[in-house]
Amino acid sequence: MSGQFDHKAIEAKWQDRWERQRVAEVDLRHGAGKYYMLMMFPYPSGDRLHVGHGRNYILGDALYRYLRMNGKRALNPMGWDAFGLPAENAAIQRGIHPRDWTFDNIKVMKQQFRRWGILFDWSKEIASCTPEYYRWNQWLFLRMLEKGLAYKKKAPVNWCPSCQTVLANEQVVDGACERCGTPVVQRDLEQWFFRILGYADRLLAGLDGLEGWPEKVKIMQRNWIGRSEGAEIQFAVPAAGETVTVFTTRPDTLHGATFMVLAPEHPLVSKLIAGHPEREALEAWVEKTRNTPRIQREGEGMVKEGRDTGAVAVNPATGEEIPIWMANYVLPDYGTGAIMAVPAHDERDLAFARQEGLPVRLVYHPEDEAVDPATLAEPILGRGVVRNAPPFDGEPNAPETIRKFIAWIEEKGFGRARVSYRLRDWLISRQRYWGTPIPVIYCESCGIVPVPDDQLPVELPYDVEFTGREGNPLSRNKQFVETTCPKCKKPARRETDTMDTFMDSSWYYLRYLSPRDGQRMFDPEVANRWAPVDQYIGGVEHAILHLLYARFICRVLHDFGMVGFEEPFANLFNQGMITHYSEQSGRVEKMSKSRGNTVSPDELIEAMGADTERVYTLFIGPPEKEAEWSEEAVSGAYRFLNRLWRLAERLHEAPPTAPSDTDLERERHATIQRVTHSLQRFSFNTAVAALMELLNALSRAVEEKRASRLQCETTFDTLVQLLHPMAPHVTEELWERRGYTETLLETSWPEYDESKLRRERVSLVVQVDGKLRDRVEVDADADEKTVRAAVLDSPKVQEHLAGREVAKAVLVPGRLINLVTRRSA
RNA sequence: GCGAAAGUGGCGGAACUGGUAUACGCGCUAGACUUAGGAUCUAGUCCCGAGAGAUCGGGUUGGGGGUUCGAGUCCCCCCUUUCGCACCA
Repeated sequence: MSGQFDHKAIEAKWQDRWERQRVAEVDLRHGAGKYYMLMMFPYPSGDRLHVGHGRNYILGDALYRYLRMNGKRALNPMGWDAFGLPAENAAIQRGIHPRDWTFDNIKVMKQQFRRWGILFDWSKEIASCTPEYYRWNQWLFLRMLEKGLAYKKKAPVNWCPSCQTVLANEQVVDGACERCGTPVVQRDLEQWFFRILGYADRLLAGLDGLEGWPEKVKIMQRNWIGRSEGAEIQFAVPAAGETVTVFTTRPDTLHGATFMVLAPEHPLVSKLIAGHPEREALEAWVEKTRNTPRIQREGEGMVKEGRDTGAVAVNPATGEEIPIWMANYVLPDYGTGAIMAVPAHDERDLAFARQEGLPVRLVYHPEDEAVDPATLAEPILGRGVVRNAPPFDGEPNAPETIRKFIAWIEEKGFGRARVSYRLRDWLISRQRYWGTPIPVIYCESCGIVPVPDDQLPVELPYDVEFTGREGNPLSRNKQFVETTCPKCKKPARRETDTMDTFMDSSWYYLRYLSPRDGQRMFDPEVANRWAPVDQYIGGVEHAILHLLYARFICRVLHDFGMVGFEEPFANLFNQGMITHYSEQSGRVEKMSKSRGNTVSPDELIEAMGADTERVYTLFIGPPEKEAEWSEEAVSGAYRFLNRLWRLAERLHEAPPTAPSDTDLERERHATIQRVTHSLQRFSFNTAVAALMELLNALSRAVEEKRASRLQCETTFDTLVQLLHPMAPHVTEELWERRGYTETLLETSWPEYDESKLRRERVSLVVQVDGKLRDRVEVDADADEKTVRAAVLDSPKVQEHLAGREVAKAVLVPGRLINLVTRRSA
């Protein structure tokens, strides 16, 4: 065991000290100035792999320690996103109560964080499954209900007829129940929604100001919101005495609408097919299509299928009667659930028209080519000029024409301009036990009655039965369900739906700031001082749902006057996954138990220490990219730390005086600069590389006795300081052994001196016609004349200039000179 | 299909605003110390060619073209991979 440091003893010592002294604890009431707040809200899954290799926590901790050493007031809180489906599954499968399961897991995960040496401010710890937390979910829900931001409507859910329960999308595998294999059907249930659509434009506009967010995430959110401008147009259905409204982004193609297609869910469908001779067959088809799970219906490679309703509508532009069809490719909850089909100018409509033998009519005609609508193979998109649409004949296929058409449609009273979104309102109801109970009561005489604020929280009963069948366990708990109406005091029934856990994670960053406040959700004054969050570190998997919901709730709180900002997270960093080779598949994949390609952090920490794991995790590659774990490569980090440790014991070998310390001193300053810049750019891998280089240079200096002992010691101390965010345990130990009494975390980040970075003489690269030919030693600030003179003396340059003369010279001071030649006259 | 990112040694990767491509690490090779080592240390390691040798010449950042004194970096075309969305009218 020679030459290796005792990482276990050192880790135990410092982890204990950090915990005892509660070094991460922050007083939130304190002072003014710039604050930094980092964020984490992991789901305690009981599967260690959920903590994974802790790349995000290690990144966060390194950043936190760096900020602390820079004298920044930083808060690094930790809480638990504790509600969720896996806890309930564990209860069903293993008979453990979700609450016990969750708190057991939290204990294990806390232990893991300790082993990594991560400093969290545990005085701010929260868990979303506690009544102290979720009562504010309920409180906010009631405020949103008052403002009409929460509402109830029917919506389809995945229903397993055998288990008699609602399934989440993940529980539906190939259209069947994950547990019993029974085909899943769609069922309409009354569900609670948040009106996020009303905020769509603000959420969209806000993205432009989020400079600290990855472009990728912003694009994903923009696509998810999916705003499109167009028009809604009314088509009369004379036989039924009704009108059908369609939404289209291409109202300019109205003249080419040769049929209409309704979603099978469209409210008019049953009326339209009522008189049809094959009514029963049509109804069966509608039923079948509606029961296809949404994931499947919208899934890849879905074949278009449709039926003629037999009814007709009138195209308002042409006055022609066009058939009304219904088809699976029209979605019930986008636009109006009905479209005008323009096969000549829409790929999907053309495919359907060809399949069903429906007519095609062109609005836009390509100018230099004759097109026969009967044989048109591809829709005409973005080209051609209008023909056969009298008011606009000759107009080009361009946005300007669309605007003219909309104005015309409005003038004629056919319809009006409209914006449509891909985003749907946020469905927050879950028919499950392990979540925040939705605080409303159903009364036979008063209807839906909100639970009064003074009766909050509506607590989740502990005593429930988990069968995995017959719906929500909550609804079978009589004590919970049976209550009295707050208004009329008559017997009433509680809502048994619970809230989506994204509600919990939409405002937890504010609760960190008032974790024990029993009077209010959070303290607005503290919130406005500490929030928005300065740096959020998390995986891309939250790019749309969580991060969009949190932005929405932040705006709601803003509109309620509770916070002064609309964006909750100023800077967002997405770390990449850690992957590993899997024996099972023979490929490199994301680590997971089922793939059998996991590497246990505990084993590694046992063998080589937490600092090794941390340094390797940071060194493995750019943190935003995914990285493949390599057992072999870890030893590089281990060797590095051991070499550092041994160097401490050899520092005294450096001579008391040396001819010149400038080289080592320059390296020291250069490294401070490089590491500082690297950390600011989240480039931890290059920071570690720079520190390895400094260690190499220092080892050599000591070995060869090229620098004074004082300079070597100073350099060593700087190295240890700069390395502290990455390898906190060893560095604290080395620092203490160097005789310092204040801890590294209390020291201030080393500063570099610009003037110390400069060299007097530099080795200048000499190029002839852009090719490297030689190097010359010159004064750093030498002018072109001097350099040119020095360069022309070089035999190598002479050789390459043979028969040529210098036409021009380009000097980049301190770096290179390029001689451009031409043939001698 | 649409959108985005990325292609650099045997491998992970470095190169901030165009200026010595391959830093740092892994692996590999040789040697040292060892009873032994998968411990540690030293030297070497992009490719091709010449040379006993230090060295010298040529080539190289997915492919092709362009701008520039100079391109991994900027512009255009193509190829490949990964990710996101995917009948959103």
